Amino acid sequence: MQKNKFFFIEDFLPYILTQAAETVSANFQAFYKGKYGILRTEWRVLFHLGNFGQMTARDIGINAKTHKTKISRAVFRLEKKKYLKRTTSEEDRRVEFLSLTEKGVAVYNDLKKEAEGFEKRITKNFTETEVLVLRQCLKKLEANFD
Amino acid sequence: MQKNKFFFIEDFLPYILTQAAETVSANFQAFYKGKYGILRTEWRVLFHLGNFGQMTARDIGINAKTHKTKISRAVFRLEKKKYLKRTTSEEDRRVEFLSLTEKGVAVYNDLKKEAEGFEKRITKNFTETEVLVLRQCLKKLEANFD
DNA sequence: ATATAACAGTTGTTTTTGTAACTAACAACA
DNA sequence: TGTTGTTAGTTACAAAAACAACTGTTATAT
Repeated sequence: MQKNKFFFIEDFLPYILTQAAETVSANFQAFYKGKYGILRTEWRVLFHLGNFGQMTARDIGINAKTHKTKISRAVFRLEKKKYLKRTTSEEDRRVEFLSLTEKGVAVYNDLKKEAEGFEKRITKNFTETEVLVLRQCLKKLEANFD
Repeated sequence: MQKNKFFFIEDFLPYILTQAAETVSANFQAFYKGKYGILRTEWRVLFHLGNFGQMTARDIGINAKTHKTKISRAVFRLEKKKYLKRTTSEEDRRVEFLSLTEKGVAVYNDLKKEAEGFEKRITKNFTETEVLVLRQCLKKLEANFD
């Protein structure tokens, strides 16, 4: 393999960003998928409800920048597993409030603990500054598209 | 939405990493998908061949950490679009060398130019140090899984 | 030699996504 | 009222991904 001086795919930021994200999230996913049969969008919904408490599908979608179709299906699957329950709003009968069941909270707490450990493990060889700058940069990248 | 002090999803590195990567790559993808009907894995194959010249599917898969099934199908689609051609190896008839056609090179050159512009745009408000540290951290994260 | 394992790449099947069209409920305004 | 537009969430269908099983070829070992 010969390297092109003027453009090298492995120096292209969107590429290394995507590669890193895929590697990290594949490894993290393997864990929660294996243990609870939870998929990526389900994880997001679960963690939003665990973090923020009761929320609507719409608000999870906005906050997680995830299309409503995906949220809808993730909610359906989480409900089937009895991790989540719905309550129809009194004021607006289109709206459903979502919240975790006791079982869901237990799963959330377990996954939360794992998440903390996972994060520590993958940044083991990072300086504090590096972690800080990395976070800032990622949020800035994201914000550049708002 | 009330914030949990002890674990906040938006401070969880794998989450913000994945979010940033999805946002960035969705925007970049929209561009090459719209213009050439190319998907993510096809883009990777195209850029590997454009960068490194002739390669086998196997080596692209290893370098891009992408499963051989995905590579195989991406190669098929790129071939159908006449962006890529195959040559069976003389020494080992299982092996196929892949390379871009003239048409493929033209597409690659166009997308390469766009990629450079895209990278500049998304890091417009970054200091040089930030870009450097970001790159280093992403590569380090990735390397932590080797 | 020949049986067995390993490998490059493809194909089939199920699951998940992307996109758009849909239902039901509300809002606004003539 | 009633017509039109908007919104929350679901469903349908085509495209793509995940995963395992497959074909054909080469390497290894007895």
